[in-house]
Amino acid sequence: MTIKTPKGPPAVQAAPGEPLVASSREPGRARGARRLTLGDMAEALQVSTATVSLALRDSPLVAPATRERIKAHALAAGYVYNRSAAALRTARSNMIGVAVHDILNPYFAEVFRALEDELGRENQVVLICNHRDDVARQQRFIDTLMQHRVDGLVICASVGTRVEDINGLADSGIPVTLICRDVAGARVPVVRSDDVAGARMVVSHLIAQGHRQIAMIGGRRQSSSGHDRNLGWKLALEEAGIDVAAQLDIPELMTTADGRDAVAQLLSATPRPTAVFAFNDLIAHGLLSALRRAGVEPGRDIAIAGYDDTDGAASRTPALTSVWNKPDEIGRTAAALMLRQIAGAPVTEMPAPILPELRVRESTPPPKPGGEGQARGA
Amino acid sequence: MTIKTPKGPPAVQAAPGEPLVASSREPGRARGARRLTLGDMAEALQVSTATVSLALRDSPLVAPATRERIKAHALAAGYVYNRSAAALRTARSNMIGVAVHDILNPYFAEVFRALEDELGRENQVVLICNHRDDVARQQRFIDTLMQHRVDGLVICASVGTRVEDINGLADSGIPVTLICRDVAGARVPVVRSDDVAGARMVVSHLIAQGHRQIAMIGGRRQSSSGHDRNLGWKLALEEAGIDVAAQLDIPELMTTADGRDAVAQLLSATPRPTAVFAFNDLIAHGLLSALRRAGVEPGRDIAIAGYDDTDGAASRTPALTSVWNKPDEIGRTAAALMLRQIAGAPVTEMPAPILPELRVRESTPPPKPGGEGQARGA
DNA sequence: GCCTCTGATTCAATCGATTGAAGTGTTGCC
DNA sequence: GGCAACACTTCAATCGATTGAATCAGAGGC
Repeated sequence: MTIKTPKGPPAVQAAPGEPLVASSREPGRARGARRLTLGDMAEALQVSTATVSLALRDSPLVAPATRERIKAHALAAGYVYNRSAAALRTARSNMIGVAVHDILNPYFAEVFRALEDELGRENQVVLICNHRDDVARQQRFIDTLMQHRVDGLVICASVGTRVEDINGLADSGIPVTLICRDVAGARVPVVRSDDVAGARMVVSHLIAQGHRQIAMIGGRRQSSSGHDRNLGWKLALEEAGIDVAAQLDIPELMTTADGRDAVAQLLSATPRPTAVFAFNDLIAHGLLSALRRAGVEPGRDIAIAGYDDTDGAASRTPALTSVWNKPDEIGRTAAALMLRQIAGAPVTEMPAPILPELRVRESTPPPKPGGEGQARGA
Repeated sequence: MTIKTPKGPPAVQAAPGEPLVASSREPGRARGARRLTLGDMAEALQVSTATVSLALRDSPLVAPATRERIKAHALAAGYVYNRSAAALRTARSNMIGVAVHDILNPYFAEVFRALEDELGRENQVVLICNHRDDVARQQRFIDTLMQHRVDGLVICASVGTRVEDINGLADSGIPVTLICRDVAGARVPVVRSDDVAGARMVVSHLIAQGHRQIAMIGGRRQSSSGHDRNLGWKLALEEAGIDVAAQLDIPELMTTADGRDAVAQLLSATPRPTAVFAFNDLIAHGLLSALRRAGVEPGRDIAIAGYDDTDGAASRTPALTSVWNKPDEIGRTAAALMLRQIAGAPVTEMPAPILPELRVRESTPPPKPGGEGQARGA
């Protein structure tokens, strides 16, 4: 069993949940040869463990000749550095935990790649978790990471994450950086793009094309990205004097399958929208295929815009208009913030939201002359 | 700097690459309050650290009343178990490393999810690495994991991985399981599906539909999956008495973009293939969109089959015929094998390859009567 | 009264690397 | 010759949890 987390405070407490290990005679080293230690090498080379330790880390304290001798020996003997031991002593694990809701989403894969590249450069290993927007799963993962004494946490917070939990983590001394989604009131840096602006760009583009019935499909409105893109959509509509309440607005959807399933609802709406702003590209892809199957040709009979500009967007038929929100920049920035915090510099100023870019392609033509939905004014 | 790995043997040696830590007065605990230890709690409760340790792990050696008292205190005080310390003592880290070439591929995401679910149940944390088919990247990752003393490695070996490296790892005592791709001569279990059979199924289906010009597009022929699917394609053709040498065969491609780019070559081939067997769904998706753009309607003018049956396959237009190779089963099986090895049971018998399933959909109709490529016999 | 047994608890060594302080030996300078 | 400075090297304590062996209290048997 695992000690249950208490009701209130940051639930980072935890106890080892495993059953007692089937005891082996000598502690550790269950199977396979005993591993070489610093001490073994010190003995073999007739120096102290201190010297070996320092030499392997290129300390200027050891004479170059000694250092080379030691390194050569380590290499030849197949020495493998033991980070558990080092971590115990230094209280640095060189591990960073990353929690997102869906690594299957190419957008996160992109963020993750950038993070990994930057952090890998500093010898940090990255642990990923797919929390699937489940707070309990997310918490379990964070608990485990805390037990492993990770050096920092990068979190795209699950819907429903309490701000006290995030702040509690930060207060306990571990560097935390939020990405993609904000958690209102959190006292940690947040790296995200400006979703309001991005949504506004794309919806304004649809309006400029002449559309007046513009549906928004998808997005968890409890998450900051869902909320903000929805807000941007509303702002753009209002700005153009279009009645927001008269627009189709379907929340909560997230995946390609969801997009597919939403088509029935979309086509039966009256007045039928002439344009759709999808929360993300996955949903847009789902819409594209299901619409075509329903005999409504996207990019001709109806305009569809996505968000994220993931890999497949440009190559679809029709090529998908989307908003590129610079996942690599988010990953790189988050990594840099992380490293700075780990180095001991508290990050106080919040990084500015990254401004996304609209990429107009074929999927968002002007409304079909004489199409439905035209009749109705604002 | 990092000690360079030697020419020959398994390059798992390594030394700490980081610069010396900017020394803080008290070792460890850079920032934030000192964390509670077993000792602290022992003192507070007037018991020994041994009792606390045993109590938290539900040992029958401690009296139930004592155990509850200790657990309650741990919870209230916010104790966080230190796995570095435990790992040092027990030589068990409760971490498993997973290396694949592309987590972006939904197929691997599926495998990974299954792995994570199964291993998470045993309190194992999963570390992933995207080696991008780069042997050096893969090796760097493995080195780091060895330093962290992971309990096991699950590897989809990068193209170019040497069998000695894999066997060297295994010999050094760490449980290793290969997935998806075989490495000839490796003395470790391999969990994979039967790619020869899968390819054969789908190509035989195309032949049964009446096709005689069946191209194969994509797959790294140096990897076992690329090699085997290519072999299955050839076998099916030979079986039907079709001249393999007369078929278009484009190796090395892997991504959607690659598929898109291959269309020019595909359409200019003479005789032009009436059917295509794509190495994976990503390539098939690329083909689908680029073909339609070129005015050749897939599922009518040309038959396209994919492989992996990933999420998007069924929902494309036309719905993609594909081979489902059971990623979740691969993940679950690999996890089980891993746990068995970790528990000390050496796995000697090789698991049987998993038999994939053909899923026929709209994208593979019979050849168009009177179409090109018909003229030419075997 | 003495001994054994059992159940609960504690002792103390251990895992392997790190690092402040202390200890060498050599060189250089006055 | 004396002494400081310097360049290396070593000593030894330490990080925090685990666990085989030892201890201890109380019950029970003869």
